[in-house]
Amino acid sequence: MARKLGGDEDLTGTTAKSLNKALDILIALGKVPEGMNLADIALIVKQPKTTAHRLLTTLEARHFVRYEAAERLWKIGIEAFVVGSAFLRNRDLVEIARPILSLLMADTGESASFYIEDEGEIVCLTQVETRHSMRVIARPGGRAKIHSSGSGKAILAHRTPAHVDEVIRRHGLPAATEKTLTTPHALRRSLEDVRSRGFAFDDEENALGIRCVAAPVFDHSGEVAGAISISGPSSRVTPDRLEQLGQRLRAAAVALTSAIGGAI
Amino acid sequence: MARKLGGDEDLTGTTAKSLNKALDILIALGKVPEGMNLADIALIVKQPKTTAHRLLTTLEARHFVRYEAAERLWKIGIEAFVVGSAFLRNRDLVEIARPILSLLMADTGESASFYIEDEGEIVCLTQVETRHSMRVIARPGGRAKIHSSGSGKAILAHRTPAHVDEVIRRHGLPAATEKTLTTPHALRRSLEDVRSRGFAFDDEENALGIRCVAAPVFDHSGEVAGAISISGPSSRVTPDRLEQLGQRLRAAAVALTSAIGGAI
DNA sequence: GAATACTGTTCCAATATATGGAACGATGCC
DNA sequence: GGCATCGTTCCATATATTGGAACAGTATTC
Repeated sequence: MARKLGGDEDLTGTTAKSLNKALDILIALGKVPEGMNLADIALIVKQPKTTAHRLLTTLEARHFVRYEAAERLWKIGIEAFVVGSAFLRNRDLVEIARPILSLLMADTGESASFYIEDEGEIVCLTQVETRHSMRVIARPGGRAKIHSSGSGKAILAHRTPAHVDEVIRRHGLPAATEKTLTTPHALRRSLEDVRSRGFAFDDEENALGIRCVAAPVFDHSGEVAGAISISGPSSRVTPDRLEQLGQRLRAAAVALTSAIGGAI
Repeated sequence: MARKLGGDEDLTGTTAKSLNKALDILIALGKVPEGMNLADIALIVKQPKTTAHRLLTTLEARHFVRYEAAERLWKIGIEAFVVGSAFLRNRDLVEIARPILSLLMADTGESASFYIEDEGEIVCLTQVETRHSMRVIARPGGRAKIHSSGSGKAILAHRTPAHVDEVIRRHGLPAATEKTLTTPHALRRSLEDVRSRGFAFDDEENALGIRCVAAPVFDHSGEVAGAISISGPSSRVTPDRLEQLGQRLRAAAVALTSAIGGAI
């Protein structure tokens, strides 16, 4: 369930152990926005109640977490938000991507998003929502599986085979729906399709009723920087629109690649 | 320059000291999105290079910071972004506020933002930008002074006098422009205006050439939850539009108050 | 309304852990 | 080629973290 902690960090013996425990707590709270009580937190981070409590009160004094006394729940605090948003500010990818996503949304009618890869998963940086009442939403900061998402496959298609193997080894190919590609062979075939077509297609592999078309974005060195995608209900994202949507996404991805000084 | 750290936390002797140093580092990096080198970080958090380095490598192993070897700069990492965005997800204020801000932007033509108070300052939660090429931008997660901003004054006007005193004591009334209210008396008079008019007006008090109109939003207990505002160039936000803009902001603030289950 | 089962919180001695000066190696600059 | 500046490693010292146990509140149950 919880992503295995301490999977591959280089324990040279010079890591700050208590800090790691505090980071465990922050990550755990980040996954449960509704908040958790002390006992649950202590359980998840595998620390005695006392230790978890001391770290929490310290984090609270600095507003990285806040304690909602009425609910008796610990939640992520405002300073974590303030600090974390510096990540986007730095790489002004988001600022550059949003106008392109807006056009893409206007042309296709579906929510358009920008994802980057992190640790074998993808993280949503920003999204422009459709005006349709039936819409697919992806919150900035949200994580998704790389093998069962359009953006994930668009990115993976331009990584080395060794990288793909590593992602499979670390995360497996868990089935999200009956259509999820759950074998390395099926995934690799799909990635070849992505390369030959120039865009990726997620046919209800992540959620039934939702289809997604995506294309990769490259950085200055020609490496994949991320992917942009549109997602919508299968009733609107139909197979006969696929080629047209795919080409529209390729164009948008090329525009974004060029806007961030990237090269294909 | 840097906000005084360790200003008023309750040092009961049970705080995790090394964690505090790591948080100092994160906050420092959050304020300088371009990144900093090791020596500068060590200087700012007042720690030996070695200590700063050990904390940084630990934070890096967990992706809370990342080290850009080419530039030799330490920057905020993606996990800080992922964790921090849980703050918004929890209080779904943003989701509720954005459609209201969009309408407000469409009606007034100026960028509309939603702010909440934190530690005597205000923090931007979200903004809907105008389509004008000349626009005022405020990034989510960005902080601003409470006494020289429209939203800040809208919030402050509905706090207790003791709270206002406390904010003045902690942060002073630094002048951002020649029009900034720099005396407690002038600020209190302005807050009375806010209360009698129902909206706040920032007449180039934060930046020359920029005016801002704001109105307070309340939570279920009738406490101020935050404020919404529009900001634009003084050439467009003119005195003769003030009353009309103010009433439009009041209406939007009432709508948001009601949408979050608040009471006035 | 008393008993029970939860919460979060404090205490403190033992020891594992963070500390940081000094020395090192790598890189860019003059 | 020498100098300055960057990040990195080492290791004895002592300091800060640790966590079991006991406590104190507050819902829930009987």
